[in-house]
Amino acid sequence: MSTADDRPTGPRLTTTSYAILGLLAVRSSSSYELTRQMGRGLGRIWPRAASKLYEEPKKLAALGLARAREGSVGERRRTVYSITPKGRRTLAAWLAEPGAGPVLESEQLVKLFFADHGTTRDALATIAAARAWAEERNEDNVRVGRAYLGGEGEFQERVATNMVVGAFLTELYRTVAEWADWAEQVVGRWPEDPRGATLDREAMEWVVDRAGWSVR
Amino acid sequence: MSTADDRPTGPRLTTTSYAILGLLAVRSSSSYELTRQMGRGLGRIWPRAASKLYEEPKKLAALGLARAREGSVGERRRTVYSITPKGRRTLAAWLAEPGAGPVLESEQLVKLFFADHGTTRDALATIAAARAWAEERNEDNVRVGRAYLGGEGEFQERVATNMVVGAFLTELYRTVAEWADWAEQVVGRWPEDPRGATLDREAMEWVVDRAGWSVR
DNA sequence: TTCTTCATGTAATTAGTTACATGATTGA
DNA sequence: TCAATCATGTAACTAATTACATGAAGAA
Repeated sequence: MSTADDRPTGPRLTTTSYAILGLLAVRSSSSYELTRQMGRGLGRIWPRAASKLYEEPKKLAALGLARAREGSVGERRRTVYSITPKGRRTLAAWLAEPGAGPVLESEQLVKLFFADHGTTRDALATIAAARAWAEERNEDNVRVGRAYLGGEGEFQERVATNMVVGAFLTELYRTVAEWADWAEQVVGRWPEDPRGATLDREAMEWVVDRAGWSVR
Repeated sequence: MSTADDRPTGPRLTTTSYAILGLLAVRSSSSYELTRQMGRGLGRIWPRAASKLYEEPKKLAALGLARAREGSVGERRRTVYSITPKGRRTLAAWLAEPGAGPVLESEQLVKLFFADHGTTRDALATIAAARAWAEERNEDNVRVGRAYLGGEGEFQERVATNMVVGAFLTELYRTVAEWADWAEQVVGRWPEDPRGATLDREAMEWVVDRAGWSVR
């Protein structure tokens, strides 16, 4: 009856589908438990609204990649999803494919991009907000890292993989903070009206020079 | 008749709306010209499909923030959009507001997050892809930077602002590349089956230590 | 025992993408 | 003169968000 083919025929799987499949591969969960996992880890690299985590597992179940066990808490329904063997194979196949590069969206950078249509004060405030963001995120990250080091992380068996991603975030936050410090210096030398800002040639050369790392 | 209030009453403006409003503040453009601008700059920090750039300016025009001039090229219609004074005020007001922190989405990092459900080879390939991505993006960035330095950039009057954003991207690409080099070392020491990977305590301490920059 | 937070979900809406269609321009 | 690429736009679709509703559990 089956063609022994693990490629799903129904609705196409998105990265979000695979992300949730991955969470289920770690442990069976209700949608609410998935939102917790999103909060402490995955959400930093693949942020999604909670409602997605109620909708998406249904799709996985419909495709035979997960199984839904209906239960209840008092009068309420409660559904726990588990990955199936087919789901594990599908996840493994996906992991072997290339994967798209990072996508960055930054409203703050958009504001800085158009800073010459506002005031220098606005730009400095935006830069300060970016630095504060980096510091806040980093502290979270450190908390989780220290917990793992102390043997208190929730999934000790996953610490090796978690560390690789954690290291990336650490470096990202540090980079944002260091850039913000630099940008504060540069923009701090602008006149009140940014349209009067002249090219800081030295800073520009420094940037182009730093960027030279990959160019032969 | 008017309440002399610049807050728009119709459809809410999104960051994408303001991004396009900003582009129009720099110069009047057709939708196609907007796609070019997206390609060389803004798209790196606020990526959007071309079709958005045909749809969104209509909304701006409906709100009185932009004006649409209908023209033609041969038989075809061609619409050029310009910002209005009200549009400039609205843009300036937006620039004075805080702005959301960066949002990162990385399919590659998601794959690494679940690397223990695939092979070590898969993980190394993903890391290599991330490095290649950083290198490629950086070369683009350098090209643009050098052009500005040589006085060839298209909007010399905007070089001061562009540089602040360009510097961020430079540092981001460099960070990705350096992280990839580090990750390659760490994952290279894993056994074939990543589930057998034990915590590289030294690497973990290094990460936590690096992350210590903002913690007192 | 009442208030708040945790937990479980659905419905309505929207922002965004992919796919398509076709005329204009350039250059081999 | 024909093919490729540039340029201009619409239509269909979907992934994702926001808003809403409400029961359960714990705390004051």
